[in-house]
Amino acid sequence: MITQKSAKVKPMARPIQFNRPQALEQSMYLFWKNGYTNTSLQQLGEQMDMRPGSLYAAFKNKRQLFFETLDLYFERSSDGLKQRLQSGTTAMQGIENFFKLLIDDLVDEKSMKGCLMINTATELADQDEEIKQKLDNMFASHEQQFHMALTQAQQEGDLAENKDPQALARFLLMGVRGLKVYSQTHNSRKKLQGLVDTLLSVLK
Amino acid sequence: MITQKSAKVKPMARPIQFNRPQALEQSMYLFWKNGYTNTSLQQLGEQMDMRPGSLYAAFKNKRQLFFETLDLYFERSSDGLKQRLQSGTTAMQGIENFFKLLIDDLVDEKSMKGCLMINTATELADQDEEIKQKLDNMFASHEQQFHMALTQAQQEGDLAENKDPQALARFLLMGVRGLKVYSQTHNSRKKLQGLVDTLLSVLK
DNA sequence: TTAATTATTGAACGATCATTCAATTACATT
DNA sequence: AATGTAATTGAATGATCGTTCAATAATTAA
Repeated sequence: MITQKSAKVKPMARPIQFNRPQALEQSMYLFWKNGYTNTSLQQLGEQMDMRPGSLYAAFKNKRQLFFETLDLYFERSSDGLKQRLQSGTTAMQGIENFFKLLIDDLVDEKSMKGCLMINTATELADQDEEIKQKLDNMFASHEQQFHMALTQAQQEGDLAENKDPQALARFLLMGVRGLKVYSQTHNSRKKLQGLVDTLLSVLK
Repeated sequence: MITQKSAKVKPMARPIQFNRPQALEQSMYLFWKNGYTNTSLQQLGEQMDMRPGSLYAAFKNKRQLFFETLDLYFERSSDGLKQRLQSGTTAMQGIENFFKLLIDDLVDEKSMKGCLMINTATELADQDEEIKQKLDNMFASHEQQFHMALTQAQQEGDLAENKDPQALARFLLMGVRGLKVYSQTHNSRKKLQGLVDTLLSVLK
C-alpha cells in the first residue's frame, strides 16, 4: 500500500498574524519589571496581544518564552555595550562614556530599574542550572567586550603596561553589577558619580 | 446594664506551642533560597512546622512574616559584619578579614548562595516602596559600619588622610553587592580573590 | 469540675496559576 | 466554490496560590 504523496507545494495555511520580535520585546518589558515567577501568562498575553493557544504554539511554554526573551535582552545589551564602548576617540574614552551613560540610565526615574540578567541571576540561578549557565556565558561575553576595550586602551597608552586587562574587565563588570543593585534602592546621581569615579580610579 | 468586668488576672489560655525565633529562622532559609514570590505558604508551614491558622495568628500574613524574616536576616548580617570588622588588631585588618571570610562564604558550595537583601532588592524594590525603604535603611546601616571602620583606620594611620571614609564605605558595599551577584553564576576562588584585591586597592 | 481564654487544627474558599484542545478562521491551491 | 493546511481563539483543566474560620485542644482560675 503505497501512498502517493506528491512533492508538490502544500496549499498555504492561515498566515502568522503576530510579529514575533515585537511580541518578544513586549514580554521582555514584563519579565524585566516583574521577574519570571511574578509575570503571569495572562499579563504576557495582554501585553503581547496573543491568546494562550497562540502563545504556546509559538513559544512552547513560559520557560521557553523566557529563554527567548532573555536572549533578546542579551543581544540588546551587548549591542548597546559595544556601541557605548566605541563611542569615544579612544578606548578609554569609550569606557568612560559607558559609565557616564550608565549613570544617566540608573538615575532616570522613568527608565526601567534593574537589569534582567541580574534579576534573573538572583531569582533563578540557584535553582536552575541551565539558566545559571546561560547567564554565566552572557556575563562572560560582556566581560570579553570590556577586555577588548581595555586591551586596546593599553595599546593606545591609556592603561599602564603592568595592568591586567582581563582582571580589570572582570572588576569593572563586577562594579556594574554593584552599581545596578545599588540603584535599586538609592539613585542619587552624586553618589553614583562618586562610586563610578572610585571604580575607574583603579585604571589609573 | 453594667457588666462587672473585674481587673483580676485572666485565666490562662492555651500556651503558645511554637518557638518564634526558631520558626523565623526556618522561614528565613526558605525566603533566602527561593525568594518571596517563589516561597509558598505550604512550604513555609512544613518548614516551620506550623499549620496555616497558627501561622496567620502569629504573623498576620505572608507579607508580615516576610518582614519579620527580613529583619532577622538584617540583624544576623549586621552582627556578623560587626564581628568580622572587629576581628583584627586594627580596623584595616578587620576590613581585610571581612573580605577574606566573604570569599570563603561565596566559594562554599554548600552554603546558601546570594543574599536575602540583594535578592529582595532585585525582586521587589521596584514594585514595593515600603520594602525599598526598608532595604535602603538596612544597606545604609551596613554602610555606616564600614564608615566607622574606615574612620578608625584613618585614625590608626592605615588610610590616607585625603581619603573620604564615607565615599569609600559606599564603594566597598557596592563591591560586596557586585561580588555577591557575581558569585551567583561564577564562584572561582581565584577570580573572587582577584576582584577583592582590586577592590581593596582603592584604599591604598 | 466547670468556666474562661486563647493557641491550634485542618478543611474549605475563591482566585489565579500554567497549560491544553476542540472549534474556528484565514489563507493558497485546485 | 471547494479543499487542505496551519494559525488563532477562548473556554476548560487541574493544580496551587494565600487566606479564613468553625471546631478542637490545652491551659489556669474559680
